[in-house]
Amino acid sequence: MTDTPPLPDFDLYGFTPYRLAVAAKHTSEQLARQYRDRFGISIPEWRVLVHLAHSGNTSVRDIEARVAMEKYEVSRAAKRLREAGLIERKENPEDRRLIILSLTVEGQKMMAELLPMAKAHQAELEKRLGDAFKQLEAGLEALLNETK
Amino acid sequence: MTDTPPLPDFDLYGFTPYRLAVAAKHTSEQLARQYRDRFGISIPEWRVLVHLAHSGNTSVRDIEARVAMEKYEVSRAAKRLREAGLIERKENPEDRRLIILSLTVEGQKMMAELLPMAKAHQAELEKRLGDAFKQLEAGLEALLNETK
DNA sequence: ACAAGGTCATTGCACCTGCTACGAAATTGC
DNA sequence: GCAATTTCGTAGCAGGTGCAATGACCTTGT
Repeated sequence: MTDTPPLPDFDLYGFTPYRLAVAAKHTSEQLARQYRDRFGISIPEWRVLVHLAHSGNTSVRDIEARVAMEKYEVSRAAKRLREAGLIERKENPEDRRLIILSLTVEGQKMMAELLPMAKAHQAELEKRLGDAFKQLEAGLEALLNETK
Repeated sequence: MTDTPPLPDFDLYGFTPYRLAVAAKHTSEQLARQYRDRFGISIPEWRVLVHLAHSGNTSVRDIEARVAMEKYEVSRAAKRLREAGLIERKENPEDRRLIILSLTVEGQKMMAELLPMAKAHQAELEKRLGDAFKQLEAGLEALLNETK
């Protein structure tokens, strides 16, 4: 004899934040494992590297603002990457609070291998999803532009 | 005189796994903070609770299979929830490897408050995004059904 | 009936994260 | 010119996470 107060009916599978989290995990998992096994790189580190490959020298603050990471995440990812010899830092002489991060030659070599993997992954995703990909992107576009 | 080997051009903002991760974080952040501040509940814990509210008594294994969590995540979330008095466990007499998790009365009360918050959040998201929401969901549907 | 193998849940370990506080440097306001 | 405030990056701490190993239990095959 259990008295069950009537709970609202709520299905996790229909909850958009949950669906997005699963989709994010699902799409990044396979590739993330590749960089991890092959290069020993985590996702935060990868984001920093991609930003540096794309935008050249930048500060922690700059990356933070443009790569959806917190300041301390960038700082720690950068530390690990420095220890691995993939990036280097110098002081900015115009504002000595800022640091300038950039890829080392070794980092550039690694990115030359890594970026094509990411491009291939993206291309495969687009191909597999077909029209649904366009819809997904339209939806994401609206969502990402929204509260910003 | 810097010699820069030509790296492939790759923009993180156009990378679907990244976009999904940002979107997931963005849509869950506000609500997650609410449960955290108000009830002291993390996202893994919330998922377990929602599953129990929806599906009644279940085992760790069952949750694992249906809620996109690893077994150890469920186990640890359940441990914390038990310590907080929100769920309880008994042995399954038919198979003593399995445990049966269920909400306590206190857990049910909390969910009676928490679930409407989630429903409201979902409704607001749908409203804010309008047509883009439908597109997003169509895309997610294809993606989530895909490799499964 | 019992050994071999499989399933279920938990835990130890090392690492990662989130938060907050901090020191150094620049900017603002008087 | 100099205190008060703000900005930038880092680090301590507590707690969370991922992985592999473990122990308890069930199932299968002989």
